[in-house]
Parts: sequence; structure tokens; C-alpha cells
Amino acid sequence: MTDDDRVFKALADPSRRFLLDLLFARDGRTLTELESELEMTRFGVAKHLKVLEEAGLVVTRRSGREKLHFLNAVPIRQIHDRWIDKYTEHQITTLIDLKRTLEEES
Amino acid sequence: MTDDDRVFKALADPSRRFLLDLLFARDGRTLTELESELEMTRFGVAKHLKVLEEAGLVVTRRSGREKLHFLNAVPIRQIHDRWIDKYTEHQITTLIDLKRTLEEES
DNA sequence: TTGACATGTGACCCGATGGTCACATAACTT
DNA sequence: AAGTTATGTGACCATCGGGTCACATGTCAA
Repeated sequence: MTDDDRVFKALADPSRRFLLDLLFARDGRTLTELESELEMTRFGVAKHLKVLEEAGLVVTRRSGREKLHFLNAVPIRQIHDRWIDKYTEHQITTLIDLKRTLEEES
Repeated sequence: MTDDDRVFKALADPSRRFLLDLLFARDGRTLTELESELEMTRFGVAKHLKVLEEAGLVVTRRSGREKLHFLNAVPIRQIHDRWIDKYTEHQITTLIDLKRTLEEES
């Protein structure tokens, strides 16, 4: 399994994306704290976090018996750079900003 | 199945990512042309293209009996914006540029 | 209009993946 | 030391997803 394969497979599951959302909002949480946010057993959450960590989307640091989880956005940026060049990036961000503005007005 | 679920599921397969790479290099190709680039039957490729289209990553235009395929990078940018804010974006692009520079020197 | 070309559909097989549980290790507390 | 808390492991099962094939529709060219 290649590196990018691990990243995309990791992102393919909604529970794992939700975990990234949680860490994006606030970093450095433990498994137990994250578990309380999902309707799933601890084992399921641990399995998902392992997948995210092996993909490099989450990095961890041990603190005693706790394991702290942090979001690493570098692989996300690399996905972006794979299919969006500098020129297209400007067009697309302009388009998305315009769309957002129109939606706010309505 | 939600919209973003369709996008991430679509990106989870290496053959589909390769199809996006092909369309990123050159747009407007037909199924038959794309098929010749993959080691897979036409049916497999057609199935993958359908998944990409339903995810909005590929848009199509009919021209007679041919169907032309185009890359749409908007969903890719939205993935980026979900987990990378303006502040982090600057840090990360700097980091990636630095990494690239170092690799070129060695 | 007849044949060749480009694409579409539904069923099928099989390996991969999500979620759970029983069990286990390690660290803090009193 | 003993109980509690935080996390790790391997097996198990149900479902999903990738790839193929037989068959079908629609379009072009002579």
C-alpha cells in the first residue's frame, strides 16, 4: 500500500473525517475524550485513529498512560496540489468565494 | 450518501485517482481513449468514471456517440478548505516549499 | 440499411473494510 | 499492593466495493 493510498483510504470513512473535524476544532485530545463524541465503542474509535495515524493525518504524543492526538494537514495540502495548479487555484478560490457571497445574500 | 461522502469514496480508489491524473494532464477524453491507459476492461473504467461523475469530480459532455470527460477541481479545493484555514495554509505551503528545495539540493 | 463503433445495464464473484467483543498490558491513585 | 483508568491486540462477522461478463441501446459511415 502506497503512502497516498493510505491517506485516501483513511479519508474515505465518515467517522474518520469526523475525528479530523474534532481535532481541527481542538487538538491534543485523548482516545477516551474522542470516544465520547462518537456513537461507537472505544475499540472502533481506536481502530479509526490508528488508520489516521498510519496515514500521517494524525500525529500522537504519549503523556503517561494517555495518548494525545494532533491533526496534521500536510497530506491534505498535497492532495490539493496534485490536481490544482497555481493558475486553476486562483480561478477556483474566486469561484468559491463568489458562491459563498451569493449564498449569504439570499 | 452525502455529497462529500461520494467525493471521498470516489478518491479512495487508485484507478480513479489515475483517471483524474490523466484528465488533469489533458481534458476532454472519451471512455475508449481512457480505457487504453488502464489495464482493465472497458466496463471497469466506465464504472469508475460513473463514480467520479456522480461525485462531481468529473463532468461530461456528449458529442454524437462519444462522451467527453473533464476534470472538475472544485470538490478538491473544498476538501482543502475543510481542514486548512488561511493561517495554517501559509505555514504548510512554506513547509512544503522548503521540503521541495531541500530535496532538489541533495 | 447494414455493419462497425462508442457507450450503458444488471448480475455475479470475491476480497477488503467497519464494528464488536474477549482478553491483555501499562500507568495513576490511595 | 490493589483497584481503577487508559489504551492495545487478535479474532470474528456482516456488508461493501472492484472487476468481469452477457446483453442491450444508440450513432456513424458506406
